[in-house]
Amino acid sequence: MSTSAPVAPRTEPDSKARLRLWLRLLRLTRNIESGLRENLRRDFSTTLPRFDVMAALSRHRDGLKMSQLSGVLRVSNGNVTGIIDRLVEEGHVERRAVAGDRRASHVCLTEAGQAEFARQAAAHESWIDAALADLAPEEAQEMAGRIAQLMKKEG
Amino acid sequence: MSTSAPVAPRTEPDSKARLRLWLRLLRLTRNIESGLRENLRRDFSTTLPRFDVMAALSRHRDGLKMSQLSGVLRVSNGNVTGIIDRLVEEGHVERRAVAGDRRASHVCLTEAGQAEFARQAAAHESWIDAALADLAPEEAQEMAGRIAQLMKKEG
DNA sequence: CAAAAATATTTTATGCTTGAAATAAAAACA
DNA sequence: TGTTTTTATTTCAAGCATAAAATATTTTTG
Repeated sequence: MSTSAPVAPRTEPDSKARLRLWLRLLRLTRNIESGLRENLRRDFSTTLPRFDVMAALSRHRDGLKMSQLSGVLRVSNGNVTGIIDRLVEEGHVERRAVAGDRRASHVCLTEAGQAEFARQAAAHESWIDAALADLAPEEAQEMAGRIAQLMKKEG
Repeated sequence: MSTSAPVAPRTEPDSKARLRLWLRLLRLTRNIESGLRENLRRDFSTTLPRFDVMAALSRHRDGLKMSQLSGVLRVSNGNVTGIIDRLVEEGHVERRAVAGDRRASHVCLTEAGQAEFARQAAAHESWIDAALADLAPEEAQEMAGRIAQLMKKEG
């Protein structure tokens, strides 16, 4: 049937531009992440997942339930269990019973954990600042806004 | 790096803007990645790391040495070994001897692997297109360009 | 040429991650 | 009330990821 000639020179589909952006986004975040892992290991003998958990807990001083924590971090339940186990061993985190619900527990930073995290967070912020130094603050703010807008639509 | 005199009294606000951008970037890519993982599993019984490896190999039809592959993907050597082992078991990839060097081998997609990857890549492109649908192609292109520029400076 | 250094890859130990199944406690309900 | 359903968490099996050590081969060098 329709073997008619292509009239206009083929333009690139929109999906290609989005795909290219995705690949760059992925590469950028992976590069930065691998730098962070290395720095965390070298300077604090810790890992990015443990740092992420402590960061979440530091924003919730009264503690979080395991399920809330995995929700905030967008990772699986079983995953958080293992990380918390190790943080408890290190003395950075403690599990507290929840009154009236023997299934759940609140997970909180200990005093030592808070102090340790404060040090880590300061270093982390400066590493990120260095990694994105070529971005003017206004530009960073603008991009952050655009991304937030994007994510609002999805979930 | 820059050991010149501290010009501004305080760069705190700048680092905060960059930090916020970083956190959003991380959240965006993790959200999209977790969608991709789910889709790859559901529709192709495969994983993101395996898809990434096949994508790299499809861009290098003559094959890559293991060390080149881990270099391209920015992951450790040992990591790639395991993923290639599984892809070989599945019949999607084969190892070929390198003439004149018995240490190395070239890793290539098989015929079956090429065909399978073509299907996966088409689906992948449409998933990304959907995930970033709110971004106009021009905007996507602009962001991609900005990110490429950023990464050029670092490495 | 033989010893030493460099290169390519695999193995090992440990930890992160997932989805699914298991356990246990609380809430709903018949 | 006793039974079902839902909720909170852990356990499990498999795969992914790293750094470091091991193995094997090639290249350099004395």
